[in-house]
Amino acid sequence: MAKKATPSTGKTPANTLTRGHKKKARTRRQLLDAALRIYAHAGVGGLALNTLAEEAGVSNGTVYNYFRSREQVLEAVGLELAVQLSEQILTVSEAVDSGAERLSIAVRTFMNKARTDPDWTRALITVVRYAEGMRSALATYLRADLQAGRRQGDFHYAHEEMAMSMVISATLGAMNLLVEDGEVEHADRIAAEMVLQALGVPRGEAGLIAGLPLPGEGG
Amino acid sequence: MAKKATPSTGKTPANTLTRGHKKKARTRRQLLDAALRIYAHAGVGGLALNTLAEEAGVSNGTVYNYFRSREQVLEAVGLELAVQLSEQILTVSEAVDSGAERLSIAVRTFMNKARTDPDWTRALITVVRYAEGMRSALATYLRADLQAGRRQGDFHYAHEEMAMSMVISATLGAMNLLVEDGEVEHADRIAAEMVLQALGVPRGEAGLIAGLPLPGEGG
Amino acid sequence: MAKKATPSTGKTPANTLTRGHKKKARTRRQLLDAALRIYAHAGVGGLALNTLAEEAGVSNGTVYNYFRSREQVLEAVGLELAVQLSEQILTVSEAVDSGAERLSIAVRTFMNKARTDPDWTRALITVVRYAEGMRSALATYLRADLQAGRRQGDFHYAHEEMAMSMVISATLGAMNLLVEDGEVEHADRIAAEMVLQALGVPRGEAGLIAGLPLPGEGG
Amino acid sequence: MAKKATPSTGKTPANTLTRGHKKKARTRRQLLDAALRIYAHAGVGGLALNTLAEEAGVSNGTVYNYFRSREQVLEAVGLELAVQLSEQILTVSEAVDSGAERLSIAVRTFMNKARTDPDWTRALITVVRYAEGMRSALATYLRADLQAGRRQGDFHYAHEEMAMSMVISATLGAMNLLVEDGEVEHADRIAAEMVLQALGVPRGEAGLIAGLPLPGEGG
DNA sequence: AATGAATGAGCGTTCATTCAT
DNA sequence: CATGAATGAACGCTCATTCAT
Repeated sequence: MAKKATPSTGKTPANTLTRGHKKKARTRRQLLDAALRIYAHAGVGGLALNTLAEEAGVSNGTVYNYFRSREQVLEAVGLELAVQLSEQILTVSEAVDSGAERLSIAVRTFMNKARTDPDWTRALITVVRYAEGMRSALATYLRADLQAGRRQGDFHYAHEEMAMSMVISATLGAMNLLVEDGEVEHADRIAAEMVLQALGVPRGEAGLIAGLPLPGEGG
Repeated sequence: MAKKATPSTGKTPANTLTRGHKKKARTRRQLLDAALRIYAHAGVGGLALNTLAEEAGVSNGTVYNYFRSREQVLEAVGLELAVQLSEQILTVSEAVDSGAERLSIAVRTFMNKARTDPDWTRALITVVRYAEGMRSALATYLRADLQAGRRQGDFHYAHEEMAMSMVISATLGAMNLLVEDGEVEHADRIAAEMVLQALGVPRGEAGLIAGLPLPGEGG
Repeated sequence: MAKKATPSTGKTPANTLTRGHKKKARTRRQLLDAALRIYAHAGVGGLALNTLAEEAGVSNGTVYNYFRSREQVLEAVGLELAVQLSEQILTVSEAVDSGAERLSIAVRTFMNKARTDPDWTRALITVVRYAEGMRSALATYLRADLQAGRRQGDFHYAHEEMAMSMVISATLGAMNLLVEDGEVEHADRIAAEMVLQALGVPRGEAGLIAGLPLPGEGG
Repeated sequence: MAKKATPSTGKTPANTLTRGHKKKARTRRQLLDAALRIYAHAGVGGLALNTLAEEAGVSNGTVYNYFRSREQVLEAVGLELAVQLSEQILTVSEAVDSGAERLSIAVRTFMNKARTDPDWTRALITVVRYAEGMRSALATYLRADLQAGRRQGDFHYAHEEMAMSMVISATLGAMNLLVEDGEVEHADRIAAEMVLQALGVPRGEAGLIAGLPLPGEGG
């Protein structure tokens, strides 16, 4: 979580990067971090490159050593968020087979992220609205869970695309509520329960699934 | 209201004031209509006042006879949409008492509107995202239905704000899917069914309610 | 010759222009005049729109009420010069039939213009170099004279395009010499004589033609 | 000369200094060649130092090891062209005494260069326009030939500066025609003939001189 | 000597806003 | 009220130049 540490994602061949490269990578990260922060508070339209540069602590011209245009900054931020998103999702529900449980875990994870990292969440909401491409990144993971849940007899939906749209927009809406209107007790479970029910899981069962302890929570 | 009582020209016939008012109202309407069209295609950021004036067939300066600033144009568009929204809702479910049915009718009405008037829909989606105030206009109607449905034993939700958020965002998400990704058979019923289920209506019952003929449809 | 008068070129239908139009036309003229002045001293590359606006006494944004882009400013200046050029040429050699005499008159007129209006001349030279299209404006007039001179047995050139290129570049070169290196006695006649000779007019005859009094000089 | 005697790596062989010098000279040449190529295609304004560095295969910072500023690059290119120019001229008309013949040879040599090396020619034209200093390099050689031709009774010009201006601009104009508008049969002789005639050489004689075989052509 | 990341002044352009007519 | 020319701040972007490595 340290802002400036994270010098290695674990996958980079150690000796590939010279010092110059390291510095370049760090500046790039500063820019992306700054962009996320601005997104969160000012939206897409509010990302002015001067502001971005200032927030990142570099001069305006420097931005163009890393991105060819404003458009590419937005793209890069979207990509960055998509990657972080994937990591969020993948790390959580690895060992779970039930589609319904996986979906519940995903929804609750995002809800909890909304509680603990409002900036990231606002940026995510902004980007999902702006870059339709982001939606497909989400959809990929989601579709697998929906289909699994249906095969396993838990989900009963009439139209897959509409089901996905429903899950995504409802979850984002709930995240937005959390971020903008403040705390709600057990918001994660409530959201998950509603989503499961929307997909045809009976009320009692939905409550049970949504109430399971999250993996890694030490339950 | 008028700062200057327009005593000016002298050769004004008796009904000038009326005419003036009519014309004034018409110009205002032209501006709002034009703004809606632009919103639909260019989003909030794309509403440039020069473009707006051109689209409305007036000169740029004229805009400032009706709105004090760009910000106020956006506000007015939001208000306008809210009013149209109210009309949409109120005209449909007047005679219905069941909260669940009313909600189903509302969702389906909006879904059908999305099919028949994509521009209006896109504008609505844009404005709802932009002007948080719009959400409360929606919420007013919605809350009554939710509470009625709960009283009547149909809805079982754990948190009213989250339930409202869920209904609004899921419906808007479904509308967006319709508008951007094209036709879906019975999209209105599917959406209504999912929303009802999310609120705790059992599967079979939700399907029944969502499948009722819409009032005024001549069924 | 007054900078700001010239309210009518004589051809504009008197009542067509409202006051607003007049003002717009005047500002446009201020911009073009300023552009010419800048061209003369700074060349094409030196025409910065901020500078242009300042020189014309308007704000930078105003430029864009008259030209869509920098490119269009340059085009407009070229066109303006071409028009002025045409007027220069047409008013002088109307009554003359001999191609050789007409050419001599043209060359000398331009040389005299170079002496009396160095700014205009520098701008012309700049524009001719930059906008190849200008060359054709010149070429149109020139070609007629060359062909007439040849028909009349005065000119003997092997290749018309090269002859035209020769006349144009030699004249512009001579104008440039005048403008940059200062006065030369009878520069106009000397230039005309050389050009005539280059086109095959014998030395004595060339001197005679180049020495004829210019029409309108009151000789 | 070197500020730091590059004592670095340790495994440098004896002739390192020579090699260093050679490399330095080679890099400088790469830069100048690249500059010429860019000049030819993009003009003076189009020479961006980043582009120059890339075209020369070095990094942008390296340019500043060879030139103090952009201005000095332009100067150096001018000088380089002047030197190459001198070589062009000097190698051709060494053994010729007649000023008229020498001038004819020079004009034709340049015309042929325009045919065989358009890039060099475009660069030359650009630089002559931009760097007035170049003109004097040309003038030096030219003046001698003009004066010789006059002494020998071939040339009859009224003003030496204007004669020089005429020769230079006419020749450059003809070269430009060749480079931009394509092939012309015997363009070199035609140009030389016109220039000679402009300087007072009678038509027949000018044709003869311009038609002489070029030295070194194996005639 | 070579590198290339960083700088920042300056440019072309847009656009909300004002105001004389 | 309507007009539309004028304004000027702000933006995206370029590029000559510097400097630590």
